[in-house]
Amino acid sequence: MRLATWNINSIRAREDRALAWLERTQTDVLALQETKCTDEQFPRAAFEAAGYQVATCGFGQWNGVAILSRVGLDDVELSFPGQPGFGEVPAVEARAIGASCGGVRVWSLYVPHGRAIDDPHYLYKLDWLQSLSTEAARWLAADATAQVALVGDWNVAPLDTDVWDVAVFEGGTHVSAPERASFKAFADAGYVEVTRRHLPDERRYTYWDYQQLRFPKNEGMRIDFAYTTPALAARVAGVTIDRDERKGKGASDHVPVILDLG
DNA sequence: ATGCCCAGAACCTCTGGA
Repeated sequence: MRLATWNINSIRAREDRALAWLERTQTDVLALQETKCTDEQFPRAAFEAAGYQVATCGFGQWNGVAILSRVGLDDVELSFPGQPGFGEVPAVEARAIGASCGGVRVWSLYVPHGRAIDDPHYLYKLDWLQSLSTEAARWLAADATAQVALVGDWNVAPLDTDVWDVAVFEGGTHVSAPERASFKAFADAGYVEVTRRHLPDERRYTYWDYQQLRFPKNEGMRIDFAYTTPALAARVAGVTIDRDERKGKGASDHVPVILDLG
């Protein structure tokens, strides 16, 4: 089974690109982030015509996550239990969707950006990650053989080498110690980040800013990851970061990350 | 060429992204 995650940066702007990519890569399950549309606006018919079941979670123009599957799509959850909200009257955002696809519990995750260290969104980001790792630990404690994949845009660069120039990010989000600790908590809970296990090389990025020739100069960030339970990690035969998908007009600023499961 | 921000909403300039 081929399982992939992709921050698409608007599914409506990239519908054709996504359909062509699914056809080319023969991906069975695709977790999407930043669909940037409501459930009603999601172009679901086109993906259904291509043979995929579609589950979406979109509340407006911001965020938005979805799962496409041609190997079954059951027991959809539109947030994880205990998912924090943002605001004075906390509102849960469209940042997590879970579904069972081909025997795997897939979570498509769009971790809050954080904006700046002194911004309320930063504490929200830490709370969000800590709540998710606590919940994920429970899933594994309840079933040591669980097949769970937590995939998406984590908005954390765990290593200094995960950004093209760490000096540029000094004092900002994505590289701070609390963010990195919140990311590592998933490993402490027993999950395995399988993309780095299979692709340990430096300068192997998943995101490049649209500005300042970042992609041609390979000045990017590695912020899209896949934490899996040990039972699922053992099935991962290979990982691909589809760098070519960043090329050309109309690309997302993130590329797909593919897991091939045996 | 891998090429010098993009998307959405609103209404032209703003917010958010990272």
